[in-house]
Amino acid sequence: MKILLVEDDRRASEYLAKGLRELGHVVEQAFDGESGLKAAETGNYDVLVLDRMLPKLDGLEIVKSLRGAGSSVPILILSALDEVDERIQGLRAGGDDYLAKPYHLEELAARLDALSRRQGEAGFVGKLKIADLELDARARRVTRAGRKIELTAREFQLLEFLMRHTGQVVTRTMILEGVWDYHFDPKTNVIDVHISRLRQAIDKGFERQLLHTVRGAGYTLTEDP
Amino acid sequence: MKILLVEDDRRASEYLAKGLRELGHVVEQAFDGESGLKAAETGNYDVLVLDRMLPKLDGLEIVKSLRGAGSSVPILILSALDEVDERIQGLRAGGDDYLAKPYHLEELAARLDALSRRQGEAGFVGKLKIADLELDARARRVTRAGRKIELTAREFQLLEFLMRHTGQVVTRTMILEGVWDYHFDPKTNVIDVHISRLRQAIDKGFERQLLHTVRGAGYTLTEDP
DNA sequence: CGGGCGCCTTACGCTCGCGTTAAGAGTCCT
DNA sequence: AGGACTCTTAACGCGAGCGTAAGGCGCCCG
Repeated sequence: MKILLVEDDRRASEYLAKGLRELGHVVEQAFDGESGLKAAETGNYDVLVLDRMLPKLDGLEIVKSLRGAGSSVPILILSALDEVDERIQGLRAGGDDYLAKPYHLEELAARLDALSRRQGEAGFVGKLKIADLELDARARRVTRAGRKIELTAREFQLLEFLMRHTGQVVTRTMILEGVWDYHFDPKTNVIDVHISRLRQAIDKGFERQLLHTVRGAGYTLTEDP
Repeated sequence: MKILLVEDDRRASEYLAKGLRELGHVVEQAFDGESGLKAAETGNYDVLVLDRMLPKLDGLEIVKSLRGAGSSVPILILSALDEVDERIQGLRAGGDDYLAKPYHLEELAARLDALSRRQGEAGFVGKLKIADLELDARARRVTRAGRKIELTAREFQLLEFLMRHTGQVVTRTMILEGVWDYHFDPKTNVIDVHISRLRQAIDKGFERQLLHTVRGAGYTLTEDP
């Protein structure tokens, strides 16, 4: 899941970002309201996490601005206060959920999952399946035809990304952004290499190949030949 | 965790109750507002789940009545509507959280855990088991294959935390929060050291290893190799 | 039919994450 | 107050895994 985190407290931000990355998410950070809003408008995130109090532009202002512009991206607001009025303000402004500090990362993660799911189709699903290939995000477990497959962290991220786009063609640029969080061309063949490794892991020795190359475009995960 | 579920739709109630029981909770049911309020006043529940619209006595009325009487039991309100105003009314009345139908059982359970955790110690299961490793939280006792294992306080906490997340991958950040109650990165390898010691204690000398490292992510306790 | 471009694979070096050991700091018990 | 036990920090070594590069194959187009 691609998350934008807007939090001015550097330490808190780093800590959260690290925790969310450990859980397999791609996290981008902004440290004040202005750049946060800008990022939210341009990058396409699955969910936003906003601190309530921010320099330059308050968290609630960001929400209002985005909602005013017609964005429906799920937003979770963080705050030091757990007052009912605070929560109400957050909701009124257009936030989808509200979490008071101090909270546990586990709870934050659960709420983010829930929020993205609520949006409908593109939401977070813990278990993914295509043909006889299954992936369990929480357990970080992949099996094919019931047999366990060992994957490295990158391979896992890559496969998860592909599975979340089953049937579509996924371009290299999409992969770079969604898996590596690169916003430039690395001018190397990183992706090819990892795709190759992933193929060895999930398709080798099976009749039906799932990971296909779309020449000139990218890759796709599908059961049709 | 002992839960009171007040929901007039019989089918929905049974479904929820079953789901929550499968998750190890004790669930009692009421099917209208009056009996719900009565039950809430007398039985001592860890958390209440109230439907918004109820015959005889509305969900919000129950909340107000309980809060008026000084009760601080966590309350989650269910509703068919996801309007901001609805949520706000729920919060104003004294509800702690609000969930719109349709929701996933997973999300409901997560919120209940979060609510009860906020209150303090609850949702407590005393005995945990994985393969031939057993832990009794109350007795602070751990055995493997029937033989007693001596653990220090930290080691015990750590193991308990891992066992409460059996099958999932537990990240370092989660461990720091759940075991050390640190909400920052200590920049040392405390966790590694304690994991190492815990391994010596529970896995050394056994064929089947239970505590596994998930590189780049964290650790997991599982019986599969 | 030949050349070029795009993709696949293999190989290799380097980084950094992890495990272990050991020593110092802190705490509790007697 | 002293000693034993536990927790934490630090140092070090190993190896997995990541990314770069390079060679080869095949597809597409001229």
